[in-house]
Amino acid sequence: MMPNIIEILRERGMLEDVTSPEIEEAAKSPITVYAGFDPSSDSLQVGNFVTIMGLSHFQRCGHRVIALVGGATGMIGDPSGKSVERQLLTSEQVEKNQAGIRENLERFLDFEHPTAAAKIVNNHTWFKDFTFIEFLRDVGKHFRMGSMLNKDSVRSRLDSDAGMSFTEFSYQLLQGYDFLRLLDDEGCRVQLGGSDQWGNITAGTDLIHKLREQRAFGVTMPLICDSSGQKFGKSAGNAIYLDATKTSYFDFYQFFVRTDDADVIRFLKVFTFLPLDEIEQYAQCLVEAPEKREAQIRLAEEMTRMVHGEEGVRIAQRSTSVLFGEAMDGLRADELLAVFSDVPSTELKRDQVQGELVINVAADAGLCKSRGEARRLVQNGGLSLNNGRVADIGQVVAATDIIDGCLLVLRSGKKRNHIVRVAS
RNA sequence: GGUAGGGUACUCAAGUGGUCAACGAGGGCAGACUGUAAAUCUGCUGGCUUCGCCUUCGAAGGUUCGAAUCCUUCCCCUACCA
Repeated sequence: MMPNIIEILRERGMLEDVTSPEIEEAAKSPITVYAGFDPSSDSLQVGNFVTIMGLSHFQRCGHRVIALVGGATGMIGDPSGKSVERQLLTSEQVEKNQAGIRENLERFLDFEHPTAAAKIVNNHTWFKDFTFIEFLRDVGKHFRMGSMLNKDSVRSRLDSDAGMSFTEFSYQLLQGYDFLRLLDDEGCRVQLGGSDQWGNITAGTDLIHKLREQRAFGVTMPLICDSSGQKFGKSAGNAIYLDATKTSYFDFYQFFVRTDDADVIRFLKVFTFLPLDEIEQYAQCLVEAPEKREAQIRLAEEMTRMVHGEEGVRIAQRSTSVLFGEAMDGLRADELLAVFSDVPSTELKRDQVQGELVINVAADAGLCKSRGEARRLVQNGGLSLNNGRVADIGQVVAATDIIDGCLLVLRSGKKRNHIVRVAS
């Protein structure tokens, strides 16, 4: 007997809604499920994690999963949950991004599974040869204006003064057709998505019902926000990516260490495979000794391990212990480099550093956007050089500041570090 | 095509001839406090060779000693009507 996927999602707080309760029955035997990923960037972000975990749970229950990369739809832009139309991508960008996403997904889904191997498809393969006229005849014909206009994603935009373009309005047809196509090609009967995808998913189930007289299902998961209602997965305005070259092990780990108390238990349920009773123990820790942040640390560890492996965890933790201890003195440049292997660094020439104003070095190295910004940072007491606060905007980098003659560690605030390698 | 309302910094949004690098809010960054938290308080938030200079208020011209503000043309957005 297969584990009940719907029940699992439900008890982990990952189930928002289903299009029909019959799915619970249908999922008692292996079923094929798909979820779409938008190729708007060349790496997935932690914001995509819920969907990945959703698929992964399906696969672990013995179902077959398909990740649909929206090569075609990504060129249109989904209006759901967005207040303004986004910029369109070129086909080259989409193609490049798709390759990156594939790489990300391969770490979470089992593509070698004997009976239920995961699969990646790109909707560009079926849209690229579809002519506009054919599409209107074969697909558009089956959509009714009433139901299209009634979708929340459409309505809210029509009511706003941003309005909506025809292109965006058509988006639901494309996603609806994706589902139909996956049913025909892959026997896929379930679409999984965030709750903002409800309208797009029902567009697909309705289309399938009309054209194939079959029942297909939609499963939506709650959109993950932090407790202050912010969209999840941004830090300092930057998205947290799964790709280590875009977001370092250290930053990735730290992002989760800083999870709010109010969110951490929910995140453990949604983002990890830890058994619920174990998570319950962390909830207990949180009540008794919140300052230990055991739940946050476990979350950070689990996440980093899943995405970057043991090596990633090790590097992140080592950097953490140096950064949040004061042990920088007495470390040699090569040791520091190892610890900070992960921290952004810039190489500058010696004469750009030695004898220069610290604020200029901070700006040149890219820690601050401009000299003015660096100056303001110092005036606020927020810039440090090798773990010591820069107190005066006139401070100059002395030869003795350059560790082993080749390295500086600059920090903005408590968290943002930057290495300056000094070339001779 | 007609009519009306718009385009100001990251976003929203004031400003309708000088005191405007441009009120305010949000966001962001930083400081104090703390648990690398929340809440709270404080500072900063166009650039620079920073007691000064330079570039910005959809675009280009023009009027003026002086324009984000007035005039002309153009571009774009939104709504209603057709």
